[in-house]
Amino acid sequence: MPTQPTATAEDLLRLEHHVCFALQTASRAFGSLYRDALREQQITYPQYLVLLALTEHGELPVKRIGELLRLDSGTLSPLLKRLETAGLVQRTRSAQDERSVDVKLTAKGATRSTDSQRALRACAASLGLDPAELQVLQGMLQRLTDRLDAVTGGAVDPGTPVADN
Amino acid sequence: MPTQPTATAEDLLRLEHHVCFALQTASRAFGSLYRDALREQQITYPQYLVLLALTEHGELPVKRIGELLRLDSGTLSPLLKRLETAGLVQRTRSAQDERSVDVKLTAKGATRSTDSQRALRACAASLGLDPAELQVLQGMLQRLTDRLDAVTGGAVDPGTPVADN
DNA sequence: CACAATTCAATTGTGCACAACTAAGTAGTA
DNA sequence: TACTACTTAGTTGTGCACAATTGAATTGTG
Repeated sequence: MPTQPTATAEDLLRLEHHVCFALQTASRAFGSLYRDALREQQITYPQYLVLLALTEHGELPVKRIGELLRLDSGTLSPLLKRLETAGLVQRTRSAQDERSVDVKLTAKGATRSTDSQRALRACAASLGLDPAELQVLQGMLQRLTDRLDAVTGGAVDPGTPVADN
Repeated sequence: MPTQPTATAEDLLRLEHHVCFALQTASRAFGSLYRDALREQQITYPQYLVLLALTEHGELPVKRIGELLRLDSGTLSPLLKRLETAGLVQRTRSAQDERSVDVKLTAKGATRSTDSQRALRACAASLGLDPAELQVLQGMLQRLTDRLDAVTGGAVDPGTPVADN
């Protein structure tokens, strides 16, 4: 009976395929919801995350924002430029280390951050998701990410995760 | 004692924040791994998903590919053009309905699809993830996506999910 | 001190996701 | 049949993710 020799292993691999696709799909669906919720605030979700990080931590160098959000300068530089153009953040080259650029919220940015948090809170609350299940999901995602990071080299010193608000 | 009136509700909202960010992070980490695995095959992960859908279902109209992968023509048109330029797919306007464009794998595309599946299988297997946990995770992601779709309007008739290989 | 290696932000180029719109074909209906 | 709806791909424009490179500043070491 050589019919099912690698069936279990095959299923496993199929499953991992499913998970990667399901992950992307869920992420995009969530992003779509949050995009809608933030439209009125005139910012994108990645921009919101930056405002949130600055709200949480105060003035931060670009490098640190990148660690918190797992983004590099190729993504952050133009994003921060847009936020600065919108008058939400201010960038100043550090006096201690001229290579570094410190980013801080303007008054307008602080207000926008608060308003955006409120909008996303209302949006998330309306989903009526099960908190216990979300907690389990969050744990699984964390472990999965850690495992993936271990394989690929992964992220650099994320320190305190961003969204501890 | 008005100290903890909305604490539970607050925690819930924080958690949902966590989950959206964790989702994006895990998705990007997985994408990064698969990108590395596919580098040798000269295709990206979204391109791989198209090849996979065509391998599974045979010739498909662009519309159907979009339903399977939840992508619109703004994403698919240029992506398919790149695949066609690479000689992996062929596009032909349908005779029955001149609006529709049918996409099918070339011989080269079929080979590339097979090779890519092998590469991703090996990559996924090396992670050593727990199948039971993956199954649970997949179910949670599916339910979450369904819930999000219900709120935002969601996806259009995905039919058979793509990654049923 | 001089010089090599490293760090940090920015830039360039590619590809994906998505919104808005266009062009062309089809279907339904007065 | 003429005319309106709708459908299907494609195009344009914006923003994000990421690889690779550049330039300037700092650090480490001889």
